[in-house]
Amino acid sequence: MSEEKKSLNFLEQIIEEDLANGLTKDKLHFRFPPEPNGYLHIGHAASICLNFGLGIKYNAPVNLRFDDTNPAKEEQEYVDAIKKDIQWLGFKWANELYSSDYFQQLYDWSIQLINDGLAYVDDQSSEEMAIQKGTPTEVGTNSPNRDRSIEENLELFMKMKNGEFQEGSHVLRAKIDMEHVNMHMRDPIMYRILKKHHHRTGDDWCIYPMYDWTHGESDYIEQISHSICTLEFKSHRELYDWYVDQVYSGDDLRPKQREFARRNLSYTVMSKRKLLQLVQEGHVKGWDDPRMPTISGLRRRGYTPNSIKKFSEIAGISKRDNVTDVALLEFCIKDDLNKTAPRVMAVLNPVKVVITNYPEGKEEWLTAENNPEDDNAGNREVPFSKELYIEKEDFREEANKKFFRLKLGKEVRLKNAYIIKAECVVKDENGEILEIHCTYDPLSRSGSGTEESQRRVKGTLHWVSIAHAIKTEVRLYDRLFIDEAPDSHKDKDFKEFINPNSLELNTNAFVEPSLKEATIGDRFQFQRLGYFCVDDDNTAEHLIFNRTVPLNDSWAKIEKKGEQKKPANNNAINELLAISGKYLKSKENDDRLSLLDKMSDLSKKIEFKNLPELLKTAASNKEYFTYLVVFNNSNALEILAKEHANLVTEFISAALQMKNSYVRYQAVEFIYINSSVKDDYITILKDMVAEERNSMIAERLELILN
RNA sequence: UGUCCCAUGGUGUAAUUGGUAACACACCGGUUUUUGGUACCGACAUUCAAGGUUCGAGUCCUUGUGGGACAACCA
Repeated sequence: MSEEKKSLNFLEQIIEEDLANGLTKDKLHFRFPPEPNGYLHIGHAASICLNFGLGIKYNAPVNLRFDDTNPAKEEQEYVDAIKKDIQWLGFKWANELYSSDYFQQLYDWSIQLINDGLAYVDDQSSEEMAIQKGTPTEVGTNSPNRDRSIEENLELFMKMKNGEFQEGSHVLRAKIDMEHVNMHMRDPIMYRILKKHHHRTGDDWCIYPMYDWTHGESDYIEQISHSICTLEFKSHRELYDWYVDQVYSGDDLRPKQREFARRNLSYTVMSKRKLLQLVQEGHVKGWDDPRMPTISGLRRRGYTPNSIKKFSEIAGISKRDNVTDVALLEFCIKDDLNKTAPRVMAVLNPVKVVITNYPEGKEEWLTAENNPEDDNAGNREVPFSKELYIEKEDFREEANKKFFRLKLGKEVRLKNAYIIKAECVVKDENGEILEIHCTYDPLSRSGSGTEESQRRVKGTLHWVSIAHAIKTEVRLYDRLFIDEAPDSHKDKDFKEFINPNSLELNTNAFVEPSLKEATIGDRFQFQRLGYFCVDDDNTAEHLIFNRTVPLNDSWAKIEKKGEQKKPANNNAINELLAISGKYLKSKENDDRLSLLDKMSDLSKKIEFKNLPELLKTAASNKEYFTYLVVFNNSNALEILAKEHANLVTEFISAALQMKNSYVRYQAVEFIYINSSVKDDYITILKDMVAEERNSMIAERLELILN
């Protein structure tokens, strides 16, 4: 029994420290505080697994608290969906609570703050207040209403509450410090007037508390020991503390807020606003579209709760920006399903096989293993007959010896059945194959134990008996975006990167008859193809499967390699990207020079056919830098400029405006080398001259412009 | 131009708090296989830079560089 010591993440370390410093274990109390204005996604899963995981680890309660202070955006539909998702993940909350439960208490405390001279009513326009607020680099100025008398504030606030004012006309503000370096401390708004129906409090209130005023106080009311949120709230912490301090009694638990980095996934977007946009504009069919990174989307796609929890665990938490490779998520679901999903046979792109020496009208029920990874999974019977479907891709009239599948004159094994040999094909007038005529070896039946059945045949194919097969619909999903980080491009809309082929509808697939009784949510491995689950749209008459994830496919890799007879291109690009990564990190001049030399050599070896695509999706400094170096050291431009002039101009313009000075330098260098294009960028260049602080770049700019 | 946060292989995280830089994914190669799946074995590859403290620095200090957050009557 070796108990492995698992390292603590930084939040667990903070908790351990607090425990060591006298906080008792029974005081630990966590919460998950979603705003019911959208569906939960895989990023929220990180927070859910973190908070509920902490609850399990320390045997501490975890509250589910809906942060429902903005009736304009929040709806009961979302509350229900969120609860369903958390339950589905397998977590149990201690209490189901709502920030709106505390509206009265919050109101009472506001009165107290007014009485203490720490809050005032302001009736300026939001524009006026925004101006007075200053900027991150300039201090703000006091509101003319800042010094109203307590009595007047009380009276105005009462009128706000009683609905005597228009929406937007008055707010209650905390009186803190308009010159504070932290903008959140510059007399933040505590209450605004919103004459909206609230999903829980109805029309009881027409003033609603703001997030900051609500969150810390709610944590305090619930005696939350550790209030864990994402990094963008870091600068709110000072205000959180200030608010809590105004009401803290001094002898009970005072909550603390700590922040961690939100989790991003490659090839998708994670902001609720953007996900909502995808739904509303019809790019996907709904919040639970299997292509969405929402919990409900992943559930419909066939992901298991365990796979999502495992993913959260492996991905870990930290305080740095991150983009986790979606391949890790896919690994987690494949790993889970490999152990649990029953294997079945399904043919997605059927071609007919006729076994010429198999008796007409005969059928046999052959034994098939349900799951070789699970000893308790048992067996089932699958029907075999003279006419079968196999995958089109599994047959070639002729092929080299790397192709282990069916080809004319060669043998292959049908999984759980016989060894067959392809004899001839029947084609239509267009040369399309209609039937493959095969013979079978009657003594080779799988599991029969005969010498023939144990013959080593390189390939094994899946199949279905035409007479017994069930026609089904299969939905094949690919990533929703073609770019690794679709929303990281400053000047481009993330929707430009939507993958037009993210859904492939197949209505002509066939599955073995054991699947007749499959019901919504059931998961299977279609052997040699991937993991599939029964979609919500499924009916008894019309079977519908979603592909959760394909199996690893080393044959696809071999084929791909064969295609790239000249591998120079991709390899060179990848190598270039790697080198420029080092270049950007290195600050040693000699290193940089030698790296640049290497890049210059490599640039000459590149083929340019992929370059337009790469330019379009360039996001990082590394990518920009690489392609610029390629331009500056090869004849790529000449070739690209003919067909992709706009693309190049757009790319260079963006590069000129990048923050990274190495990127800017290469972009300027580009214009210096190709001086004829100077005029295309003249406005940008002039702007740069005024602001450029890097002397190397400034020098070059001067050379170009004079 | 201000304040704060962050920086470890291609990606995501570790490093018992100053003591041999490790794990997983991805990629590449191989073994096994009635799934070109799984399993197993192997290879590749990492501390942003400079200076300082120290017998010893990924870890502490200083400076620089790069990335991010902050100016909603959103959360």
